[in-house]
Amino acid sequence: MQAVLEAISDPTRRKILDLLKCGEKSAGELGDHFNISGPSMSHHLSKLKAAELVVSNRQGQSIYYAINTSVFEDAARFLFTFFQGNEESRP
Amino acid sequence: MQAVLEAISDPTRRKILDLLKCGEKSAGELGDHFNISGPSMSHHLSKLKAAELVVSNRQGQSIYYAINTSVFEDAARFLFTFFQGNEESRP
DNA sequence: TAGATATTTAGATAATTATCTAAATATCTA
DNA sequence: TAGATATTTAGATAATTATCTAAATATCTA
Repeated sequence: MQAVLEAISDPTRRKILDLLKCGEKSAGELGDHFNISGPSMSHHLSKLKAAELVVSNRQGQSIYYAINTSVFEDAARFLFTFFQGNEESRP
Repeated sequence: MQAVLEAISDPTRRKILDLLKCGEKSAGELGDHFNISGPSMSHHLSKLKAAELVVSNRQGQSIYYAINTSVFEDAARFLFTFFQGNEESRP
């Protein structure tokens, strides 16, 4: 879960995830939405992959990224529990 | 929201929040649960305060910290939306 | 008021991270 | 196979951050 929380603490990576919510995209297509170099894009994608928030598969010259639904849902559950587990907030 | 996400990406700060879920505690009481110096504790508390996840009030020599329920709930809502806003996950 | 206790601020340091350019790798097509 | 395209890896750099010690501030009590 640590890797997931670090991954989503970066605005660029949150935007990448937002873009992937509409369906899978190649590294290049994702890069078009940002003002950063290819290697920087690759760095962010590898962080997301390390957190298992995304999966990748090569199609020809391109590598397509997609959201890893199950980890996404696990994260939602963890955070829901973390934030709702506050007794003070349920009088 | 950026400050909130950065705040909770650190394990020490998540544990501080966990401790505060059971009720307010002084900086010193919180510090007893960690193997870090007072100033380090103070640093983490100031990050949590900057994110408005906690509030503080002085009682005599001690400064007591408590969870800021409304921001906590806002964060829960944001993260829920962020992670559930994935069309692929709702077939 | 002097000394004790609790906490923060100041300033330094080491580790981490986001970024870049250059080079490497994988794949496609003429 | 040569050259083009897509992406990653290697290595450097600047910015950020978690940590520390020492000093400052706030409060209490004898």
